[in-house]
Amino acid sequence: MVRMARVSTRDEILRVAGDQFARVGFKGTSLQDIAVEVGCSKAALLYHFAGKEQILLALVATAEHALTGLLADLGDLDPAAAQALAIERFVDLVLEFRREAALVYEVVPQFHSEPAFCSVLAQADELCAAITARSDDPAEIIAAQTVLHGVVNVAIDDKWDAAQLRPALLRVARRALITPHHDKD
Amino acid sequence: MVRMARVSTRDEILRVAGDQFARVGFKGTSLQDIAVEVGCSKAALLYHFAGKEQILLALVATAEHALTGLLADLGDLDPAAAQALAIERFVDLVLEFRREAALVYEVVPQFHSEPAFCSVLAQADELCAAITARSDDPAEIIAAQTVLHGVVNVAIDDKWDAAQLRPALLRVARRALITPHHDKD
DNA sequence: ACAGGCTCTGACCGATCGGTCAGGAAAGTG
DNA sequence: CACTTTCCTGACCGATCGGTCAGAGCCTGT
Repeated sequence: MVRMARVSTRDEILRVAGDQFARVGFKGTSLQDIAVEVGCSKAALLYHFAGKEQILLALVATAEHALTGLLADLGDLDPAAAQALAIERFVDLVLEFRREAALVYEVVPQFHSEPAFCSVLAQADELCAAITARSDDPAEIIAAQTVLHGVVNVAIDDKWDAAQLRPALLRVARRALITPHHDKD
Repeated sequence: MVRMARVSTRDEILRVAGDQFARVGFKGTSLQDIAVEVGCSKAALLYHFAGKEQILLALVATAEHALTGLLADLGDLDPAAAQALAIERFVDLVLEFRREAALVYEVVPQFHSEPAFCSVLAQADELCAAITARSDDPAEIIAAQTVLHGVVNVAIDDKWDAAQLRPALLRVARRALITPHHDKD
């Protein structure tokens, strides 16, 4: 197995494609667009990946792997503790994988129940359950979905850096989701 | 001036196109897709609208008109009162124009500073300023953007009806955005 | 009956889409 | 040196894209 000297073209393709997919969507991004920004030919893309969809698959797999780790760390904590940890870890995950996280919440759902994405969507549901502290109250679920979508959308654009985003997102998520000590209002 | 007996094809085109644009994006929706769901030919679409982009323009204009009315009603209220009213009116606006609102926040920004969309984007900024109670704290602005994006994204899918959504969205928005009486934590 | 304006269709256009293919430059291995 | 493998290119393909156009139904006013 040979070694590559410079940054591999493959990684560069993933970086550029992740950016474009998150900003203008999967169908809104052409292989030509990606190739131009990477600085290679369209055929080079299809040498490294079996197809446009495989590029998306690889990006989503990155997010899925991080998400799997997050859920594993929640372990068997009680719902309240798991909720608090899930919120913090989710914000950190989104800040580390801004584009990939956006893909999970904004473009993957457009592939209605494609088998390749069932796994990550199931884990996204599991995360939603964790940050609602296992509530089955529709209002809590709606609140959680609002925060999840809001956080990934805000993290897409580079207007703010992670240092500003982290405390702000943590505050808004906690205020929106963590119910004061009694469980009914 | 002739009268149409049935629901006009034009309105049906707007309904279907709004739904598709919000679900799979502008580029992700083809005129053929819209025509099939409307039940007419692709050429009929281009009889009623000068082009695909004009359909989007019409949908965005609906949202912009409602947004203009919202901002006008805030009038010269003091920031705190305007914030409270803006939150409630925004949620109602999104619930009335689910697709159109999603377009403003999810697809319009993809048309980077196209003149036709500058107006609605400026009003969206104005709304953001109102619901932060005119704060220039980045954390407040980030919180507001999170809620705005979250609310429109949750309202896109029809999993929940307006009766469930309204109280839940109002609660999450207020908890996330309205700061307790002292202005610093 | 006839003319004229709406509404809509099928056929068609150039451009661009995702993807294939034969082959060449470059680099390691014998 | 020759040989293989890796990485990449230009040319090309069929399908689909947004959009145009001539004309066909249909309704209304005269």
